[in-house]
Amino acid sequence: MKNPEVANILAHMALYLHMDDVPFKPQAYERAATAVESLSQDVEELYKTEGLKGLEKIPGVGKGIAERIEEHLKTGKVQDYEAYRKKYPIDLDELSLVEGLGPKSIKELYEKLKVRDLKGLEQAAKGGQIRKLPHFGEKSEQNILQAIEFVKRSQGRWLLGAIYPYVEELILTFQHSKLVKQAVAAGSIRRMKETVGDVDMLVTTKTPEKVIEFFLSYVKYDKLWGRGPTKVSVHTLRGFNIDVRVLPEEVFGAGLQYFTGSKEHNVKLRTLALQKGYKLSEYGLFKGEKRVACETEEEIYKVLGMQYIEPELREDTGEIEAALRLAPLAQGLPALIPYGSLQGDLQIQTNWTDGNNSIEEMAREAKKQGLSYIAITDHTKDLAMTGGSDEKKLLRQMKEIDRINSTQSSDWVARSDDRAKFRILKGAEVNIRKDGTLDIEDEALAKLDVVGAAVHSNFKMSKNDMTERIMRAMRNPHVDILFHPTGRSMPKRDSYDIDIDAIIQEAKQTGTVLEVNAQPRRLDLKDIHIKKAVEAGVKMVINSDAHSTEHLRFLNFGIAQARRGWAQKADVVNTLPLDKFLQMLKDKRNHA
DNA sequence: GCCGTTTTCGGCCCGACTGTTTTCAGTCG
Repeated sequence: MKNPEVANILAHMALYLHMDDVPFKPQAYERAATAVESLSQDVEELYKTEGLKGLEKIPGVGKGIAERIEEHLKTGKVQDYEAYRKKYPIDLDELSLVEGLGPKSIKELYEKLKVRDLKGLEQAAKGGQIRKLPHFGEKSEQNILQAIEFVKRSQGRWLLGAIYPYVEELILTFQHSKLVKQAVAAGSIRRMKETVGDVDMLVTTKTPEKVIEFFLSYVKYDKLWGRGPTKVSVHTLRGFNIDVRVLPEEVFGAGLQYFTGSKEHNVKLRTLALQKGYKLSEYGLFKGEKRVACETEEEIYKVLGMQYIEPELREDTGEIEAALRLAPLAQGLPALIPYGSLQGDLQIQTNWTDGNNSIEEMAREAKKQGLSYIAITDHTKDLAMTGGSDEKKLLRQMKEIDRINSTQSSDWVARSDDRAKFRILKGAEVNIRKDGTLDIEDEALAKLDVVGAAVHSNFKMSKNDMTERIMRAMRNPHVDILFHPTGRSMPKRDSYDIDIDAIIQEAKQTGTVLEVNAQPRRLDLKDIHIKKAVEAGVKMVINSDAHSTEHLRFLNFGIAQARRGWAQKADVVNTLPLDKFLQMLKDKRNHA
């Protein structure tokens, strides 16, 4: 899968062109980069089967960019790109992570201060050199230092969403090799943590040596950390480490339990085992010398006298006590919201604003993935760069949605079962202004089925002001959902400062639904917030925030996040069928 | 460099905010 590296080159090209003040081309490259990045199909496959014409089918990729992708696939290099790399020998990956630093500043810092990477940037800032540059000052220097700190905190971690497709591919490759009986990713990937440090693969096989050999021939790596008869560890060209461990089949459950973690969960579990007269290790649960459980995780938890604990919960945040039914968690673990249980998706952008696909394309794909309704929620007018809708454009879009809803019967929803009655809802992602008012008139909002409100600017407000601002928007009776409530965007931007408890209380008061945004960069609410919302009885909705058909698959990451927050099906309103979902929204509007 | 119910050339890229300034460039959504 070469999509990430191709997308990376295109994104870098966009930055270089920005640096040289080339008009229009940067946007073109940016658009192509996002399209390639979110493509589920492998560009290399696409090129092999359909050639240049296939590449040009990617939205935003025309002749010029297609030829550069071809050049990369054929030779591993792109001449234009190499020329720029020579002209600006800087670490764009690092520097572009710094919030507030754009291509022009990066260029200036390189040319005046020879800043090439994060380390150089930090030195220049700490040495007080940056404030001396024109258009920079003391404040800019401080902001840069702050942004560097945030980048540093997230370094060495990878977004689950970025690594997951690769891991799935690796597992399939193992399975197709016929060399392994089982292949599973353990560790933080299995726990579906929002970021992961490395990949822990566990396999069972009769031929460990062969499996390790096979793995090394398949994976592209630049460092072999170690290789033994049952374990191999490499640093891949993608930048993360993969460990592959071969486990004897009869202790697979114990190994899986051990390597899934978290460390905190395991420490407590082992202590518990000791108290009960057992010993727990990666080789099994022992009573004296006798191995009493090891083949499956289920039996280990069972012998310890507890409910089975789903991997997403294993963080030692009360799950062990609950599994033991200890007070105050005597009711035991919650039945987590199952994967695949969503019926709708209430945040979808289209090519009416900054999305890649048409309303109809998004709807068709959503239906294909088993959903029965979606809401189209394009940006509104304050987000001018996206071509955000004003009241007039919203009306036009509503008409178009009516048209598609009424014409779809004969064509793509011809099946007779209930699931086939696919429905596109009219919505918007309205902007919450600095003062908490919205950028669309109430009269227009009243005509929409679903109104999501979100903060997109003025992130640096005081906690109090930001909380007040958002709560004011929530009090608008037309606002159904608060989109991405904390506003973070990993790895670049931290949440803005808000009082999440106050927001949850306000949601309870007003009946506003809180979003669990499933974009791998956002995953917002966070798991700990979800848990609070669950405890407060506040309803949530899991949305893909899809900007292209490929993004609809993000919903699973949102479900994982909800599961990590102990949410059950009843806590998430888009598990409801359409009529019940709409009724719920109506209740809020009437209630307010 | 891409795109097309303004269609093969000529648009596309607006507006608020920040930090630097005193009229503006850069960044972000």
